[in-house]
Amino acid sequence: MEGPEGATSSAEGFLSVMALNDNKAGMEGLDRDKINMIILETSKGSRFYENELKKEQQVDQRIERMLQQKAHITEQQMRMAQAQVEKMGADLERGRDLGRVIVHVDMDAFYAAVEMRDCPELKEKPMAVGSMSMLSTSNYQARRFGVRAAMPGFIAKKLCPSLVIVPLNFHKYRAVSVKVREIFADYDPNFLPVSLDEAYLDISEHLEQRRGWPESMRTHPVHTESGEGKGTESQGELDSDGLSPILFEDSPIFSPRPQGMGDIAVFGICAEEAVREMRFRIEQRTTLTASAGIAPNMMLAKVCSDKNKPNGQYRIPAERQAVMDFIQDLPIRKVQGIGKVTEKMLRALGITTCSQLGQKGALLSLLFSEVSWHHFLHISLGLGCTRIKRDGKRKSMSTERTFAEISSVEEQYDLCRELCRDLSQDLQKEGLKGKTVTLKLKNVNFEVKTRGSTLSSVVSSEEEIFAAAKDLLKVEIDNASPHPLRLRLIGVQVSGFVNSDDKKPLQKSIISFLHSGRSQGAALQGAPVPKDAPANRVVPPKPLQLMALEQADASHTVTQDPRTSLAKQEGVPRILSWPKEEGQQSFFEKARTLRLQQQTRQGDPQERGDTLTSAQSEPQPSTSRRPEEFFTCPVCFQEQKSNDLGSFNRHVDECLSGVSTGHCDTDTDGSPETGTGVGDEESCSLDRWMQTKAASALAEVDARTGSKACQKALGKNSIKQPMASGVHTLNGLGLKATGNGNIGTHIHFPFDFVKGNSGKDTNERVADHLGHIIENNTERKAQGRMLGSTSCTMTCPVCNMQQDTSDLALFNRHVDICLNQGVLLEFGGGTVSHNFNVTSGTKVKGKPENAPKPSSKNKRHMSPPHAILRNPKSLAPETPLRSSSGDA
DNA sequence: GGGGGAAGGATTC
DNA sequence: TCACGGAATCCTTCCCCC
Repeated sequence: MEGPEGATSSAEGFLSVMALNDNKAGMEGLDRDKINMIILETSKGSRFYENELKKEQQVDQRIERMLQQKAHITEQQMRMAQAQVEKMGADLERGRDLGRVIVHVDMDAFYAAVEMRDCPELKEKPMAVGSMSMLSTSNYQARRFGVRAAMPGFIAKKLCPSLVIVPLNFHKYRAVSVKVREIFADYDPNFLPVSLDEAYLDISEHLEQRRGWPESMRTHPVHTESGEGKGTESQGELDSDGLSPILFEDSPIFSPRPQGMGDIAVFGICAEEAVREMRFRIEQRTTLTASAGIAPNMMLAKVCSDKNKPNGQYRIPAERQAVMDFIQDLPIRKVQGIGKVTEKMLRALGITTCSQLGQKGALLSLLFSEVSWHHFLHISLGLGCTRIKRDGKRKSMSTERTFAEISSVEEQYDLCRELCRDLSQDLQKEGLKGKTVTLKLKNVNFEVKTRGSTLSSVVSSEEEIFAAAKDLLKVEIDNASPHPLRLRLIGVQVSGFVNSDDKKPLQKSIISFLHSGRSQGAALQGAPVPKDAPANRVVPPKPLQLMALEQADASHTVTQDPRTSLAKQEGVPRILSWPKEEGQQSFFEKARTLRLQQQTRQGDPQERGDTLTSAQSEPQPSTSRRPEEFFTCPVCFQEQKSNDLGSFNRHVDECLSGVSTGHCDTDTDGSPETGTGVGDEESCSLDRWMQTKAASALAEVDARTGSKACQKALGKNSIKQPMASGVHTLNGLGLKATGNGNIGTHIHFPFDFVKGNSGKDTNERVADHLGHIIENNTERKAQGRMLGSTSCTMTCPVCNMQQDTSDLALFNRHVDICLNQGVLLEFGGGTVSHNFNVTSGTKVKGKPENAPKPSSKNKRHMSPPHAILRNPKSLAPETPLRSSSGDA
């Protein structure tokens, strides 16, 4: 097959994607066959080469599919598509804007030029900037050997043994860039920098003003070799002698010298003169040359700047015909956004020039996505952005590192942490926090995987990022087990930044949550706040336990490739084990930190983000309450009529500590040892945690409906498992108020319960409370009403009934129904029956009619009970994960 | 069918 | 002699959920 690039014709079987890309200034007329042969000899057999081969085969398959699709296109479809494309073309034509003067300026061989300027002897030699691994750019002498950017140094050395490779020095390039940008700003204060050496400018306004300028304002002193004529522009700026580094004395286009070459240079008022002046000033100030393109839009300007490179410029007049003439034979690869893959696909359709993109517009509209063919249509008409938008909002920040193979788990974690540290510092420098952490891994075969985790609150600290990244890494390590992960790159990215205005956690603080319970709870539940509710009686919108379920899900769900996700295969969890991490904050340390944050926020209504009245938002004195207040103990759920908050807190403490001593009418016979087993500091798997959450939900419902079983607690078994991060802590406490309209259980928490003066902080209390509820379930277990255990017994964690099915989908459905059933009954003030069993011998499709339909959010968050029941063995999916090298 | 999230790909410098 | 980057963005595809 004739490859898309001529080189493949002689180097049979050589990868087109690996062949020399000579789409760069200074690389015309090279002996591509010879160069490609050298590249092939150097690369063949390497892992990199093998991976490239795989990638190319994928592209070929993609093309094959596309051609098959093309073969099935009917004439009718083509006619319709043609009409559509023509209509759109006409619309675009009507909107064509030729009124702007857009300039794209690109420094010539920037890094190399800076190095040559600073080390003149390099001017005579082929040189490149970078390392033996990778080159960033090369000078024009090196380009004649086929040495170019993005080529590994060792291959470049094969092509040009005398090549001098200079290491990168960004500090220097940045300094030069600053000077150049100062000049850009004189022509367009809102110019758009693309990189250190490139920018787009809209000089329309400048030209307007320039028309009225006297010649003196367009006159610049010329710096000569002896330094004469050095004006303010260049004073102290030049680092070496001479007008120019003479990098491009054989430049095909010699820029017309400005008038009056001598001590001064005078420039005219037109666009070309203005741009020539700009380039002149750049050269004067930095002794480096720039090339520029002038056109009515950014797309064309970019192409133009390459037209007369180096040290040249090119302008397309602002006339439709001139634009169309320029586009006519322009190779598609010259256009920004069309890379080697797109080029190859289009070539397979017989498209190599921009005008052909227009001629085959109908076909393209049938084979490519809307975004793509719209883009192609724009190109074919020579259209592009005419307004330069400087929208500098960063969307992600990442750091990655390539290294010699690392197979040791410890080293991998260490490196991961190091990257998180670096990233955290960078994020904090820019004051950014994001909620999505993505881990990137490249194995020794150059296969790339990315795995992401979206948290429910934004993160920026090393610990927070690492907590998420480590979990993601652990999954991959576990998946590869018993074989080691053989990595050559690890990267960490944070994205999903929030605006500076709402950088606060996505979830509410416990204080605001409790405050808002009264005002928001009703709205969330779709039910009015009881009229007789005391002013400060807080009615959370839903039970903490169920929110804990949601939160645990939201924060711990580690997403897998949906295409390989085993979630679609029944019985497979998408949850992770939860390793204890050395040096990480304990649950209660995190909780204490959280409390401090909450207390800080307390006085700030903005931070609370709720709709409290000013009276409600007033922080309540911690040791007193109004006479009409009464509290309900969150442990025994009995109203306490004490006037004294201290007494109330003592009651709660007693309730909490007395659960094993008969306080709160509890039974003391339960066995802590057979409980949920979360009291130790050992690693705690997430599914186990989920179980405790599910158990909490159950216990809570029971508590409200007066079940005696719920009055049981086992003092030692409170929740004390380590948390992986602050996010987990927050979520573990389930403190997010979400819009679940299903839940109506009321837990009465006086403000001072959370502020506490009984020696426990808020989170300890709540955690203890949850632990208490969990423990209640332990007793159930002891009573023979078996709760689903880690052994994946098919016992509903809500109703505790053994489900007589092995169908996990069915079983999960049951759990959903069960959860909602309880909620519904509770909401209606009835009692909960745990006796229905939708799975016993009867396959029930869908939910019962009386079951409330969960909102999408709720439904998603309801998933943990499903996860609980899936086979822990399946934690390591057997299905291979998709990699970029592609087995999708 | 559409929206949104996740993972991977393409592209650029 | 061994040896193929780092960062950012947008697009595509797939899946889940409504």
